[in-house]
Amino acid sequence: MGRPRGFDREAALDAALMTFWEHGFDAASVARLTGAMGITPPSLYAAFGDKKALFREVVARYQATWGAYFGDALAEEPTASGGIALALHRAAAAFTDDAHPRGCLVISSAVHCTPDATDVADELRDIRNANLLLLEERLRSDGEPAPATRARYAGTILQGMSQQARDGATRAELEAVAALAWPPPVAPALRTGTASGVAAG
Amino acid sequence: MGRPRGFDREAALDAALMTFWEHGFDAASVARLTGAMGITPPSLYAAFGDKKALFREVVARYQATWGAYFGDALAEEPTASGGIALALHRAAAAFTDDAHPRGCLVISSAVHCTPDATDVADELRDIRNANLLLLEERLRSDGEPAPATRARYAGTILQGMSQQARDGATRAELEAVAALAWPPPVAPALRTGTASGVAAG
DNA sequence: GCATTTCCGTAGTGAGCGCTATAGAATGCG
DNA sequence: CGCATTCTATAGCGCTCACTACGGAAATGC
Repeated sequence: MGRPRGFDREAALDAALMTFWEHGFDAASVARLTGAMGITPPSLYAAFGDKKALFREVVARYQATWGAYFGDALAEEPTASGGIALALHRAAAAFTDDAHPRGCLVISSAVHCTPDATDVADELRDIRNANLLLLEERLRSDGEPAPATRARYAGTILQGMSQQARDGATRAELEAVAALAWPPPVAPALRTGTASGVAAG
Repeated sequence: MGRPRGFDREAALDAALMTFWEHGFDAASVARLTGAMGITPPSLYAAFGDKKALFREVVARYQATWGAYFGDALAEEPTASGGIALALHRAAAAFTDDAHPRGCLVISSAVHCTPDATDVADELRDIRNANLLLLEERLRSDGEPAPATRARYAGTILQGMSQQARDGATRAELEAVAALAWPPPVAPALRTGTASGVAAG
């Protein structure tokens, strides 16, 4: 009942996702967001609540779509170590995909923020640390040695690769880094979605 | 001639350094800076120019002081590989030192910024990429294989460790990551400033 | 047609941003 | 001393921030 919404909510959410991904939480002003979403501020606030709520919805959508490659890779491979190798390899491709901004939204979009937005930065940090714990448990259940250290090592690589991508590293360069950081136990040619002929050095 | 300055310029610069280090360029407002520096805005602008000029001076001071450990380690060790191992080990300690904010200022203080401050973010990225090139040349001159990939790999580790430190990782955890990432060719006990008994896992 | 409900564009809220005009205070020089 | 010079503090500049009051437009239910 009443006048229906005049824009596609999911499309607007995706536009907001790209804006937050590229500029981060603080630098993505409401004016920038509404410009990218093709709506006006009142429509944004009616549909999503406020800027923080929109960001939280964006993060959830990111985790369910663009950011799902890591968990998928872990689930596909029989061993945790192999899953991490595959995940880092896919991260190299994902972080440099021209279809969206570079790097990882969860890693880079809120490293610093203004005093009244510290909670969103804390939430992203909690997500990262929770993922670290999940990774550690997966390694431990596989009987791997030093699961906590190896989980944190994988997280370190991933976060470093994200910033490297933002600094201009190419997909091939990141794939070489991933291969050096976590050598795969199986032949790379057997992987899915692999770019052949990784240049090293 | 004239009234002398009523505050210590270097002390104020150090206070600004800590503020930028902790909050990043954007979130470190002039009000926050002047509060930490113990001066008023006109004094800041008379002594340092504007916010960007102050930040550039802070970055230079950081590189000459807190951020000098990496180049120092490279210069101390006879081989590039050994120097990187030592540098990463020292980074683990530096990034978690309670005497200052966590992580690396050059890495974390300007990953995102508002539209009229993109130049300072670009400058920091240029510094990072220049350091990467220096590292690559050092590896190449030492006859190491795949110097570009190994240099980028070291940079990836360093950037990842910086964010890990900001996410709450302890010094021991980061040292374990560093040891896993770049195993030292010499016994760790021979190093300087090393914490004994690194816990792995 | 009509009343009702919801959405949308204009315009503007108070607050904080980087930055500065202005006036007073503190020094060195004669 | 008076004077010139430089620093400091108050106060406020124009601007953008996240956010919203308001009136008109567009849809539904009767």
